[in-house]
Amino acid sequence: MKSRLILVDLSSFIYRAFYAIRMLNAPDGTPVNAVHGVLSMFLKLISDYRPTHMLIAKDSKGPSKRKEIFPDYKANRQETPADLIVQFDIIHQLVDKMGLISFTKEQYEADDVIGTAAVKWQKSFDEILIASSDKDLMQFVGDNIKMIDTMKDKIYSREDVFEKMGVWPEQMVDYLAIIGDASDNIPGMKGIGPKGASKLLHDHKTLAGCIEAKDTYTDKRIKNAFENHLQDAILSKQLIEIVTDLNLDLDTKDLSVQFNPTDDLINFLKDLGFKSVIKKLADMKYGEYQAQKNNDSFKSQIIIDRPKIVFKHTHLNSIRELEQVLHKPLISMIAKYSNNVPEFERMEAISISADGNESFYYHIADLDMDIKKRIISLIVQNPDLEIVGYDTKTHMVALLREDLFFNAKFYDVLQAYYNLDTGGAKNIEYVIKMFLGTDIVDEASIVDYSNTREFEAIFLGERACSLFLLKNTLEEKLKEQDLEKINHDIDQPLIPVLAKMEKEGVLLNKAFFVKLENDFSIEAQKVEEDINKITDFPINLKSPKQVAELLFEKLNLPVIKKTKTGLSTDIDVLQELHSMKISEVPGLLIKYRELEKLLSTYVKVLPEMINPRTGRLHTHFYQNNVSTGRLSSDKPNLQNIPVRSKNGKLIRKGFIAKPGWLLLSADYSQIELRLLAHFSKDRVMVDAFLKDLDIHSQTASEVTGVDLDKITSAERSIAKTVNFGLMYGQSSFGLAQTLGISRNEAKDYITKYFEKFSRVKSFLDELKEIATQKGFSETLYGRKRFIPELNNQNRMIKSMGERLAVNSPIQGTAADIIKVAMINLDKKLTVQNLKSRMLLQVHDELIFEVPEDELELMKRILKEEMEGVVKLDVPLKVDMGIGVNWFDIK
DNA sequence: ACGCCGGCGTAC
DNA sequence: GACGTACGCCGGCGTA
Repeated sequence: MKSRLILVDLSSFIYRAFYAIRMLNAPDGTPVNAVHGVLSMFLKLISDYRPTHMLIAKDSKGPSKRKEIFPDYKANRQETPADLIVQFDIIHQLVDKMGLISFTKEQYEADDVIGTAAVKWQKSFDEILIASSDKDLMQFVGDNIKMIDTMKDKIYSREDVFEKMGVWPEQMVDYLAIIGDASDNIPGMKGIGPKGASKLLHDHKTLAGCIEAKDTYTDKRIKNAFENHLQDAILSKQLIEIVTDLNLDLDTKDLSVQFNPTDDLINFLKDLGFKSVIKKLADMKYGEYQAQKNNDSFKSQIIIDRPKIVFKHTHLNSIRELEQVLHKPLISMIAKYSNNVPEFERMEAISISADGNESFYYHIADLDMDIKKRIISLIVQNPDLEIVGYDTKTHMVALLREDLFFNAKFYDVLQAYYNLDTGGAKNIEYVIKMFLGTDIVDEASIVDYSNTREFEAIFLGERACSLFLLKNTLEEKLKEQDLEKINHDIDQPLIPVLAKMEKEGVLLNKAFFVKLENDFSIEAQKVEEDINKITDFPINLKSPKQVAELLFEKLNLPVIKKTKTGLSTDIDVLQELHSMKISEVPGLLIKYRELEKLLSTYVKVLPEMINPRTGRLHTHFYQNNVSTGRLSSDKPNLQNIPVRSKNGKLIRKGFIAKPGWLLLSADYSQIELRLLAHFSKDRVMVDAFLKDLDIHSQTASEVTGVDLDKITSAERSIAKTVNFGLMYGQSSFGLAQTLGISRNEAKDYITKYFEKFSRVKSFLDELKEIATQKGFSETLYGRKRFIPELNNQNRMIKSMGERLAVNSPIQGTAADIIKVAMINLDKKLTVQNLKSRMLLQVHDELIFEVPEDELELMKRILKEEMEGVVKLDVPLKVDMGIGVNWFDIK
């Protein structure tokens, strides 16, 4: 058994509890919300982190040493609320009655006690956890010392500290000395914030190093800070430094934890009115007892009574027991990861059901890695087994990262539910409630005090059982609505394809991003200075509010349009103001906005998101977020990497293929317009695509009556705007807006357009009509989107519904088509045992990483598979490009 | 200190 | 009011 000491900062617990929890009163009216909160946090600590030893550190009551050095120390603290003051003593009693050891040192604070204990006993324990919200204590984090945030259920290792704070634990004191601490009234260096401080410490390691380098600073604010506020930093550092050599007068033996609710404690809690906690404590005793009693008997069962369904929960304790459960052809499974981070190492427990009535809980957190792998492989690698799960893709990715392939058949309930209602809520509790009518224990209770293993077995077990039952229920509903094909043939099979793409990731050229950041920053700074020269007072150019003040109050430029809350400063406004040539500022702002956008959204952040383990950037693809059936991507979103502006497109140079490989991109040319042609069967449009003409030029020629070869690029551009606007249900007003023409001109154009493309008009009208009748729109493959807006009385909402009815089938069908292509391509790569990998999908484009010797083959396969997905009245056309990076793809 | 919302901007 | 589908950054503000 590993020894684990938890050091608790009691003041930190008390304040957090007081502010986090709504007011509660004991039967006699005494406020007890903080008492309840602190108790919950203790119980959670004990049950979740299983400490062998604990020490509760308290602040001393009298004035601290720090106050002697700096009279203003904590001077800005608001007076402690009276409702809290009365709880202090009760909490101290609670600590004693729980049998926990507390410690106070005259003139010192809890931090110092914790610091001393951590240093003194670092070698005496396998692990030390510091439970506090005080960032100062992060300085002690190291190999076997970690911080825990009980509210967020998060453990901070060295790396986590760096990730959160931007500095390493050993730099924490210097960091805080520079930025100060508003809550303790520690001044820090005026003019330097968290960003500046972490950069300085990154460059110069320590505060002393920063001071030594102070003559080299170019940034005005930093230079100024080091000239005028250096003393503040030195004073701050004195206040922040934690004393680590107090005489503790304690023996580690005294700190051992054997938490067992005594009658004395129970009575004490009764007086406070904590009925539910008492019940939980009793359960906790019962759970421990059951777990002990049934350690290897395979038959610990707690039956809990809930509406409609009675679930039974059984503990598994060996692989042999697991194997017995796996004899069935169909099971459901749910897994829990620590802190809900889906990484295999963090997989703590699983629960399985093979009949929807009984679940089998297996706690695997403490097992050796290879045993854990054996257990999971036994389940997910059995091709004869079908596993019903929720968010299967996430688990697949976690497993793939350990080279564990999910060879079992699967059925994802989340996906099935999404196909029933593409706009619906997505949490499992809701789905269960809606389709089974069952209330299950919710997430909130598990982060509460009752987090014992027994509780977890119930928590997961209910979900496992429900999932099992949901498969049938959802299948019935899907069948009723003719949705089983889209679910079964497209969306379910796409899940492992997306998992592989996520696992694969994409390679970035880090050095390129560093250079680009430098270039863009210098440029942005120049522009900012130019603006400052004109305005001669500094404003925050990133604040639309301040920009509006500058433009419309200080510079008195004309207001172009308004937003809900004020005056708009968006790109249209700036361009309009710029074209008036009254002031240089709007033009400069346009430049500044572009550069800042690129820096803050892409250039600065993408390299930071590279996974250190794989050296690549792994996005997440979602198949359940978009009501039309499209995919979405986040953390980072790789579906909106700039391509339109010159500067923006440069970012694509940073996305590269690994040495000896190439990026191969294949995109559907004009897929949505082709679908419009196919659906509407409009002769003119269909012919244009059959002849593979430039559709926008052709449109312009038809509408204006000018010969195709005489169409100017301006005319083509107008036609292009109209073509696109059409598919979004754009009105003449909107078209006028985007084209910057009068509403009548826009109206004229649309009228002529529909004269030429008459079937398009009747098709679009038909879409609205049918959707209004049915209440939903439908794609070529039968994917549905419910559009309740269509029957809304409000004219505005109704027309919104009509636009959705026009857009969803087109956008959705395009999404269906590329999904089918992805599934078929993935199959082909596997069957032909190719090394090429699918990396990204950007709605109408697929990007592969391809070794040179597979290039020609891959090009053939891509074209064939993508164009061959479906036979329409117009051909699907795929354009391809190759490059060593995403920019060069031509 | 943190979360939410509005404004803005990127993609298809 | 007026163009569909997303995600993400920043500032500002309210709440804790």
